[in-house]
Amino acid sequence: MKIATYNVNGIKARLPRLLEWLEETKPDVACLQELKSSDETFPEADIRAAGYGAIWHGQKGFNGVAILARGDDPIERLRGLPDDPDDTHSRYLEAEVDGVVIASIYLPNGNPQPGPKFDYKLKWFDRLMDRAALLLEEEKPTVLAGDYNVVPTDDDIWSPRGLQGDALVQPESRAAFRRFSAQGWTDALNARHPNEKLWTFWDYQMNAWPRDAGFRIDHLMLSAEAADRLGDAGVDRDYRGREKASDHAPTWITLRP
DNA sequence: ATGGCTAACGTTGTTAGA
Repeated sequence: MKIATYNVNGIKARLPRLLEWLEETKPDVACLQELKSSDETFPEADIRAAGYGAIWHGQKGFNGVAILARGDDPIERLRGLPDDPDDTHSRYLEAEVDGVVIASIYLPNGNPQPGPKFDYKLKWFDRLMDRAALLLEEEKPTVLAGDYNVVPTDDDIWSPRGLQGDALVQPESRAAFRRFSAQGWTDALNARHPNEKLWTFWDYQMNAWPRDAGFRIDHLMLSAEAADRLGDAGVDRDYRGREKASDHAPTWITLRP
């Protein structure tokens, strides 16, 4: 079972690239982020024509997450994180596909920091951990996949100083990510490629892609039951270099039966 | 000290991303 996460940066602008990627790499499950689409304008027909069932949690203009399943319909479990009725952002969607619990996550960016956006990021991470703790109690194979907007360590970026002052590398952001990992979540890319420089994002600016000035912020976090089944893991870098590319590359794992 | 892209919204600029 191949499970991927892809921050598409606008599903309408990215539709040709998304459909091409689905056709060429055939993930069984695809978690998408940054749809930048309302529920009504989600391109359901195109995705269904490509052979995927889908659920989505859209929002006009920005945010938005979806879960696609090849030849299957994801069974929705939860839409949005609990415990903050004032949170209007569409950043969390949870489903079950073929016995695996899967969430598509778009953690807040948090810039500029310090400030209210950074506070929101850290609070959102706390709420994610509350939900994640409940999921661990279920003892099912579970994959929390998405754009965490955290560069976990200095080994996960082309230059440790490359994002100095940015919310993605702040000690508080990294501490939250470590606490989350310590809850019992395995960072699949790091587990499979512990000594490799793997990036999932390259800025549109500053000639970042040609310079390979990227970093790793898209993560697939596995419960013990999923980690026991982890096969391969990788990044579909090639798609970052194509026409009209997202600034993120698709990132994936395989789970053994 | 920053944002030179990109996308969306909506109208010739603003917000947001990371």
